[in-house]
Amino acid sequence: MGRKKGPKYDAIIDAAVVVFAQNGYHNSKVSKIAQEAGVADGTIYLYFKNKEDILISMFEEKMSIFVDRIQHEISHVESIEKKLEIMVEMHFTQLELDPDLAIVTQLELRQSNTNMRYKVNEVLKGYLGLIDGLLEEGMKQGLFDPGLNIRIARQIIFGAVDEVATNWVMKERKYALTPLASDISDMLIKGLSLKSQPELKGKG
Amino acid sequence: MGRKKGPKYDAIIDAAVVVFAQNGYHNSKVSKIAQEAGVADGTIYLYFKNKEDILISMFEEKMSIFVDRIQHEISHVESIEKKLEIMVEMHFTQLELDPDLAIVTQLELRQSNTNMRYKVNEVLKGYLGLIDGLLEEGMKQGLFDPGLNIRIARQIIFGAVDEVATNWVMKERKYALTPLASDISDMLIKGLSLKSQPELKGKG
Amino acid sequence: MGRKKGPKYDAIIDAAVVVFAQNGYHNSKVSKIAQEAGVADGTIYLYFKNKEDILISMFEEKMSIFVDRIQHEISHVESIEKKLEIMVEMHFTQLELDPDLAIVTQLELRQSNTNMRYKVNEVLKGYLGLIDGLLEEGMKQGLFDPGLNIRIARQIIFGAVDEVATNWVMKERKYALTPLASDISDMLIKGLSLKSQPELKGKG
Amino acid sequence: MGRKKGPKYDAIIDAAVVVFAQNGYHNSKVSKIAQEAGVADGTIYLYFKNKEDILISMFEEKMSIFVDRIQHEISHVESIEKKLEIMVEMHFTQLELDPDLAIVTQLELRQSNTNMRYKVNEVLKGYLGLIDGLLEEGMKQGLFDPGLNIRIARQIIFGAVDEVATNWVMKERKYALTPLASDISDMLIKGLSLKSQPELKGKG
DNA sequence: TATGAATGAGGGTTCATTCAT
DNA sequence: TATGAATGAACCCTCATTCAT
Repeated sequence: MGRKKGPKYDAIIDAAVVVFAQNGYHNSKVSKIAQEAGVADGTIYLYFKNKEDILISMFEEKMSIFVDRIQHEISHVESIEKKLEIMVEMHFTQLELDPDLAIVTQLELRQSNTNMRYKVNEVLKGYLGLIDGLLEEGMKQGLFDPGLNIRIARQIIFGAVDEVATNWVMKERKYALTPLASDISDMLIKGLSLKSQPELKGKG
Repeated sequence: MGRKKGPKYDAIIDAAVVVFAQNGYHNSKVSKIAQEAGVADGTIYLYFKNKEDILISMFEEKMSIFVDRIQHEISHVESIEKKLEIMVEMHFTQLELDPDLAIVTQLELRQSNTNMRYKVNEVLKGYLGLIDGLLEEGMKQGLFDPGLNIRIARQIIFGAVDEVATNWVMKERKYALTPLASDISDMLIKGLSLKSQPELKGKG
Repeated sequence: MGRKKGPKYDAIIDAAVVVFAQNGYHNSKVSKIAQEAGVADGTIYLYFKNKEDILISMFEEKMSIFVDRIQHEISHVESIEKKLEIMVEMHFTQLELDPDLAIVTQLELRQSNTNMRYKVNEVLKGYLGLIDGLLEEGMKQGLFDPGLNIRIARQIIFGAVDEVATNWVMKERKYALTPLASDISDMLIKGLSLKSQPELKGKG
Repeated sequence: MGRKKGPKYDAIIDAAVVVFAQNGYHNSKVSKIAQEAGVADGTIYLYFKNKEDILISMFEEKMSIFVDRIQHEISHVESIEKKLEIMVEMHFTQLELDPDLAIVTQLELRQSNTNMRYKVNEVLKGYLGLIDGLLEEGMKQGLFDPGLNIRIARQIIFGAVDEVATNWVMKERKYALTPLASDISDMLIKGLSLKSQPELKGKG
């Protein structure tokens, strides 16, 4: 972490996660983030262009770790099915381990203006690339339908996983999220597959 | 439409769709909506509690039509697979027919504060109820996996469809959305199904 | 009452007393007065020029009764001392009998703009004329200091009585006001009197 | 002055006196005060909670000086009569020396809402305490009636002086105010005194 | 780098008043 | 007279950002 420099950069990012999660993006004052980070208001602007940039940067920082971890975990795995399952599992686990980040990612991040949505997508590319890799490999292996529209399939996978995560946050994380992963990846695999796979079940 | 009263209510709603789509929720001034609707600023507040209420009400108005239309269309259809396909198709078609509404629904609506997200979900219940109905019927008919977690399945369906729609809006509607419906519903059906369905493919 | 016309005029005046007393002048909406009076908002403007005019008219209406009653009571009395005592007593009694009017008179009336203060003084002239009459008569009778500056003396009397009344209202009318009248009028009479003051320096 | 901090605090207070005097409280825009003080609008809110707080703070600042000066002057004086005379004189002189403050004190301050009236009274306590001190001392010395109700007597004194001052402001300060002080204090002393009043019928 | 006092643009909302009916 | 829906001017305050130190 800390692509740019100094411990203050990280402190501000971490403070922003907490403050955004607590108050939402629009209700979070920059001065509150500064306070939480233990720096002066003006210092924020030595590290970030503006308030939006804090959100973007935070997302970039956290997302790159997020993606790196997933990539690392699935790199050891052979089967496509298992790779997808672990991907979803890791996605959920990481959200469960950082509730503040989960709130920001699933809810607050979408409160920024439309223009920012595009930047968020930019950041998401690393993650979406992972999915694309899975799909291509699956098609090559003859596991998935050769006629698969990768872009659409990727959107379906991401949309499904993201929606489940969002609902979990909106239900105030009252239930465990990670255990849902295998069911979801099973359904997705089935949906993408060429034919019948009798017994996909189980996180086994 | 016009649950409340008068042509001005509708005029304001319609103006809001246009203005929100153009500028985003946070950048839309109430006075601009008034201007677009051809009423005085103060008139807005005879029909709506505040700016947020315009957004919510707009969503309620439009969403109830949206759901009613889908419900009407699928009521004539027997097969579950076809029902889902038509649901997705209608979902997409309606967004394509009202690009401003599509922008607001897929992007701007999510910019409101967290608290509003909950209200949006309230409004979505009608739509989600349709999905649940489909799922229950499908399970009863032995088409879907009897172990299906309906809540999760519903989230996957909605998440997938919603994400595809959002991507289409963010790509500035450069391609046709409706034709994607059958592929998507096919995948979803396959994912939800109990076992092998040799030839699920499409309207083709 | 009802110098102008119709029962609605009176209804509006009476409603205004209640509403102004409850919320203060600036926090009282014209529509609330209309509601309380059982008329439409627009009807108010058939009887009153504007919101301020309601306050002024109310004060005129009520004040003329106020002054008439005092005048009537003191007309039967011979002694100047007694006249002043009864004047103060009546002043207090009438406020005690109409707590809403007391609040409006002592507090809310002063919340209007400066320009209105002048109009209020116009209305007060009837009352101040009574005081002047007392003073002139007292001087003629040799009771009061012949060097008395009537204007100042009148201000002292009115100021004293008014301040006691205002304090009583601000103390939320927790004590009886009328019993204070005789002490006050005694002091005032003493202060105005010719009699011995061993060594009153000053302009002598 | 400047209980809080910086020259801007004082500048804003002084600007407020001028602006409130010119336009009245309700017609004074905060931005006008900022302009007059030579600061940005937002700066006001670094020093004051809101518009009302400016008025209150202004009154507190000015009133404490006001009271301190009177206290200082009368501390050198022996006789009660003289003390009261000087108190009234100082009261008037200070108003004459700061006409803008006089307008605000006598007229605009009373335009605020009822709730604020209570705060104003809080601020006035210093001044009223001076009067109480005088009264107690006068009673101890046997100069004033031992049966004096101090609270009422204080209200009479303050009410009389205040009313004379208010009239002077409303008459646009066309005449000299200070010269009236000795007559007024004479009357008040006489009114409060023990001495003979042949036949003052009490409430008894 | 770091500070934090100062800036000033920006807009949702109220409500007295009007006027077509 | 009476209505009450419609008007639209008016303004306090917030807070992201700057900049002198």
